[in-house]
Amino acid sequence: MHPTIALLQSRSLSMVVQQEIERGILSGEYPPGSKLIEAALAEKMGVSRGPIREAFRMLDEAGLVRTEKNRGVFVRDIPLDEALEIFDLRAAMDELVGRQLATHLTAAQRDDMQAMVSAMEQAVAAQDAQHYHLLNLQFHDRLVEMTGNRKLTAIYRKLIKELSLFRRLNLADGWLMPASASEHQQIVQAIASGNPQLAGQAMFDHAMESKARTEANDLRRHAAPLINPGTKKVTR
Amino acid sequence: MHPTIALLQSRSLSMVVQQEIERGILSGEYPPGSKLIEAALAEKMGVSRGPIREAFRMLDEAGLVRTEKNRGVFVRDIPLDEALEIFDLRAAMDELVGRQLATHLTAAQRDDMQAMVSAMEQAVAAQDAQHYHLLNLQFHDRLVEMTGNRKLTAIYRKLIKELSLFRRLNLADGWLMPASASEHQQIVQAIASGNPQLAGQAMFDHAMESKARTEANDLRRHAAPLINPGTKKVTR
DNA sequence: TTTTTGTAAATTGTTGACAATTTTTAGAAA
DNA sequence: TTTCTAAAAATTGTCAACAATTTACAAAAA
Repeated sequence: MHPTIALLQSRSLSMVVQQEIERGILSGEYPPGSKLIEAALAEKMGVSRGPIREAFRMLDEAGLVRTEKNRGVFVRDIPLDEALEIFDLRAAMDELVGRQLATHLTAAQRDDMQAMVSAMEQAVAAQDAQHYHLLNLQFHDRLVEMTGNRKLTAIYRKLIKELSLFRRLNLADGWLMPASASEHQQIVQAIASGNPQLAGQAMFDHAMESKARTEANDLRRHAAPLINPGTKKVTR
Repeated sequence: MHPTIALLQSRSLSMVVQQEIERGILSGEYPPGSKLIEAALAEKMGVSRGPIREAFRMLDEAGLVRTEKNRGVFVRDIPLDEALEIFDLRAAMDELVGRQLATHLTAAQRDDMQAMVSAMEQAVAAQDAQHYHLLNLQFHDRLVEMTGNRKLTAIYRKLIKELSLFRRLNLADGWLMPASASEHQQIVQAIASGNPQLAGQAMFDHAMESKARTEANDLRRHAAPLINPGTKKVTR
């Protein structure tokens, strides 16, 4: 069957719209806090408001937007404390990933992991922070996927999406790329060793390091404007 | 302000409808696999199909129903392997709960926990399996809530709802109630001891025991019909 | 009998219109 | 000027109608 036909048969308008709005949110086209107007999106995508509203309900349930009755739908902006909560949860999930992979890893999977780590090391050597960031996301996503636990994978991806809503703010100013590079090699070795406790610990520690880096980065970002004590804070 | 008025001001029709359908699903009124018909629900609830469809999108994203284009919306039925996956994930989350409570527990929280365990022991003594089941759910829900991690709490509750879609099948035939009773006292002691590693382990083990019980129960349930080898399996 | 085909009914997908609410704008009053 | 007020505009909430698709059913063909 032709792929386009299959697509139109399986995806309804609201699902296509949902994906498109989600893409816009994650790409930064609709930044956190901004309002999403039904009529404008409907016209832009060439559909009526019904599918747009259905897509809104999906995005709300996924945590990417928040809905205020009679006032509209806004791209969520994740406060620091919630981001830190998500990091704690992600660390626990990553620990589970490490344990499970340590007990069930195939040779092909180990080679996959090693190849991704090598690619990241090359990105570090090339000073390509953008590419490194992409490879890093891919590395952790693949590890979760390798466990074969679909629910774990689905929720993990949701958390990453929500975190990206927070991280966007942090990404602009200079990024400390190679800090986590060596940890990845350590993770692969711990998993390959077949020791669940060790592998889980390595994954957990790595996630918590990421949390600490994010928090430090955020505090630094908020402290900077105070150099000029006369500025007033904008509340949205 | 009258509570009903406040409710109508904050919740739109689609949210009320979503809650009502969810209640029907979790109560077993709409059993797993059954079809939810837009027009029927719309008439029953006295609204048009729009809000019903929006509610469907929320329930789909929450994992309580599945949508097939042009064919309708069905109450999800969770297969055993997915339920087991959820148990693994829940165990990791419970371990996190145990660790965090062990390091941050207040005296009031400890008393709360102890009171709930006592209530469960009374239910066991009274042979009230129904009540015990309720208290057990409440106990674990409260523990997660006590961590103060909102994202963890939200996802935990989603998983419990999905699991109840599976457990419903298991609930009918006789239930081994007091099996997990003594473990709860152990959990409270481990948390109160202030040792994160110990508390996490206790929570993790308890969750995995629950997984094992569920799996054994399910295998038993499926093995039973084979006493009569002539019967044909019904595929929905 | 079993399978196939065609038609009617039921159901979902989508749209446009109207009602209710909020936001904006312009003018009056302080 | 600033603040309050009221009309206008913009936006969301809800509904009913229509189109597209699937399902149910009965008759015809194998």
